[in-house]
Amino acid sequence: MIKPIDARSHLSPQKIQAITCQMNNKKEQILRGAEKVFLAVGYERASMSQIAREAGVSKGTLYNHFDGKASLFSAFFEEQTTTKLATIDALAKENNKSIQENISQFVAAIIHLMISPISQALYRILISEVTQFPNLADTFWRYGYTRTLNTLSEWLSKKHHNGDLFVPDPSFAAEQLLMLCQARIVHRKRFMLPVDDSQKAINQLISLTTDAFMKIYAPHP
Amino acid sequence: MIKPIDARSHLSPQKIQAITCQMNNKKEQILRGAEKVFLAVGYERASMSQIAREAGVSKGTLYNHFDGKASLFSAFFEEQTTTKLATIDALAKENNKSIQENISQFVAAIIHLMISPISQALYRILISEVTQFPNLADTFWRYGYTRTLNTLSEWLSKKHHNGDLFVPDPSFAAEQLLMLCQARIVHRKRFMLPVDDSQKAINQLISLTTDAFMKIYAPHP
Amino acid sequence: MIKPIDARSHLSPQKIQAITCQMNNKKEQILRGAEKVFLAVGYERASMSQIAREAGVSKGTLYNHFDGKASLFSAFFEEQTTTKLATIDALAKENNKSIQENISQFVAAIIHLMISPISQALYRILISEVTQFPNLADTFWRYGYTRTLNTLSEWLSKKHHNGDLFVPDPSFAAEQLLMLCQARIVHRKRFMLPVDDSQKAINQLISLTTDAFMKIYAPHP
Amino acid sequence: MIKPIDARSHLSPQKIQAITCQMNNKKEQILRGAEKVFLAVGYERASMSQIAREAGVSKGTLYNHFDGKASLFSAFFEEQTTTKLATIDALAKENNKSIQENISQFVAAIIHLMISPISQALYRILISEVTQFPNLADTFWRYGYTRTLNTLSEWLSKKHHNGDLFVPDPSFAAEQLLMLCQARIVHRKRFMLPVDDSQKAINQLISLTTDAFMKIYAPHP
DNA sequence: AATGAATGAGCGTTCATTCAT
DNA sequence: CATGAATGAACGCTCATTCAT
Repeated sequence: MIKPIDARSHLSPQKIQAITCQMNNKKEQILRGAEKVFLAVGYERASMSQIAREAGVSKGTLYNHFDGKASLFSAFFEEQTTTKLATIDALAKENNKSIQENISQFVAAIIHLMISPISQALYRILISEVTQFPNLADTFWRYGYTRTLNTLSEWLSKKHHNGDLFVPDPSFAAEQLLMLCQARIVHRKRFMLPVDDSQKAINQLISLTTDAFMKIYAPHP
Repeated sequence: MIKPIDARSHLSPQKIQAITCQMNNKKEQILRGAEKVFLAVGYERASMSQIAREAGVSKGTLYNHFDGKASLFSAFFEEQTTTKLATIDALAKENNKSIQENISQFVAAIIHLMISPISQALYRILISEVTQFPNLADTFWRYGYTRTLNTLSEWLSKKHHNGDLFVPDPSFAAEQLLMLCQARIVHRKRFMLPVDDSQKAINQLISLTTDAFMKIYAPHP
Repeated sequence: MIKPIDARSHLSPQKIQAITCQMNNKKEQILRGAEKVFLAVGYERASMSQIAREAGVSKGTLYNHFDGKASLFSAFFEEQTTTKLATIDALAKENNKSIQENISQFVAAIIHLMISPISQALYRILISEVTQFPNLADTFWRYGYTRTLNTLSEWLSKKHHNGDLFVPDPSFAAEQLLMLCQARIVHRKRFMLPVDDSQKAINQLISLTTDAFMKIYAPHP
Repeated sequence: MIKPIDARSHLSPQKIQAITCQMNNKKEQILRGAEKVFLAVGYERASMSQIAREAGVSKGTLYNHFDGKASLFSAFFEEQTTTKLATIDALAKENNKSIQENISQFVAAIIHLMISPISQALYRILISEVTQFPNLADTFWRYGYTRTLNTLSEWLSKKHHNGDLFVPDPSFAAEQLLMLCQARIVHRKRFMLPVDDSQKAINQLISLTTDAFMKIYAPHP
């Protein structure tokens, strides 16, 4: 909702801009700095000075907008998780592809998401800090996994009910598929082990993973 | 050469213990302190003072035995990885159980290992620090995964060749099974999410996981 | 622009002082602390804590203003060298004194400078640390020696050209005079040996040194 | 003088060896380590561990032979000063060279001594530490300067009395000559400034210095 | 006498946080 | 609200010295 113009008459130009931009400008700047630094070195190794520097604001300003390092970190993590972990919509729209093709597409999307630097970095940060910031996991799970799992499990449920697949526990099946997608490449990348992530290798993995899943949940003959 | 027992009569208890333990006592003490602290708070949050305190030695002593924090950490991690990550030998000895039963036992062992606090802590530490200590991954992979994967993939290979299973790529299949084992419980525990880890829930998971794997690799009818 | 006096009425004393002193107040404070400590105990024995204490600031503040101990030391040394090693201007202005009297005045000035506690301390620090801070020597030489040597060697050159003295190599002659000035008193003071530095003893030394120099560079008869 | 053999009868074998070797062997070893380290980095930067390592003995042994770091340093400095600062004997033996030639030889010897690394290092150490170890100066002065100055001033005295030179204050004259020798090369080397120390440059310096001294103390015509 | 592990005070430095302006 | 200087606790680490063996 837009306030009537005269109501703003006492606002400074900055304020007006902030309202216009749908977000406090300085806060935005700070989050950009936090992003650069936290993603690069994690929570503990990040320093508020460095974040301030990267954000182009003073250190004091950080504390005007956030309660402290922990608070800024939480805000950063929530923002990243909600905006960078794209929902997989490969199954979203009705299409006339085969079951196999749909799953293959979904698997491809998951693998590509999970080997993306941003996903890897967020996973790493989450695992590192979840003992100190238990709420991170909720955020990540809610935005990172649940949305994808829900989409998938609803789709599986539908296929179960119309007999294309036999999936008595669609939400567990969805989770299994997510796990299968991490074999070989995603898993090794998390450990920073050298791994062949050429498109060819990925395609083969997609195929093997899809086949495996199909074998588990193919309808009874 | 072993000295006759009476020849030791003049030795202090420490000396005797040292001989008995076959390991430098203080080093051992330090590693116990490091264990307590690193497992609890990870590398960055651990302080050498705290480790010294927990170990019951002075700070200086830490540096007499290790080159520095990084070095102590590496030693700690290697020790933990090699001694705490038990190899799964559920398949090791020939037995007259069915394929299904063997896999089920293996899955049970894997799940129990992976939800153990020590495995969880080591996984967390590894993921946190692998960017700073790339060699951790090698250690962890070599002692944590490869041994188990090898055991499993050799067993699968054998079953493939005698026709009990159809596993054209046993080492990938092994990895898939490990991934499947992490669905539901292991995965959620890593995120410190509340999860039903009752024996009943675990048993159900074991069963579902074994079934899924069997479906993938059952021999062609 | 100078603000009218009443416009400052709201300024804190510090601000006023800062404006008055034309120099960053805390930096100045720190340098005063560094001065006290470095001059007293040299570089290695000085501790940043002690300097902070003497300066009346916190240890952290030291690092806001200087990059570290070495950096603070360099700043201290440069400041001391440039401000405390007075140029000798005994020969600067044309006067109607005799050659002998001019040299005598110069010798007196040099000796007094070189036995001053500050010169002695800076010399000591320089000799101690020149292996670790090679640039100190440049600073000291440029501000401590070259200016004086140049003044003197130009004056000698002039006297050579108008026949009052015979000084074929004025800059070497200047250096010789500086060396001669260090006999007996300066030299012994550097070694902290007891030495008669009464005005009478100094006057005698001045006279002997002047005579010696005159004998070397008196014009050919 | 050698003590009669029976006087030693109560001495331990080590003691006898010490007397025989003219010095306790371990003490000797330690002093060799101290020499390496102190000459290289001075007192403050030297560590007892490093000295022990260089000496090939344990750290504890250092404390069995010396009261502590300061004590070892004093012993080191005294040994160095007494054994490494060669007395200049260029004038020692009666010869049939001219006055000028004798002085020139002496000047050459002094310059070579003073630019030797060992002299430079000892001078540097002395100047650095004389405020903390006032007794160093005595040692250095007694062994480093006095012997040389005495030799020279006695020779000058003799030349004065037989009319070859006019040196009313031979010991001051001797000191002046030592000072003159430091112009240009020695002085700059102490400051670690780049300087031409080729034989040619040194020879020229010797000649200029000798000439200067001769002019000061040539007998009245 | 020789050892070397153990000590702990002290070092230089970093950094989250505060606060006067 | 923005600033950035100031703070001081805590860090990893060094080292002269001690002492049980």
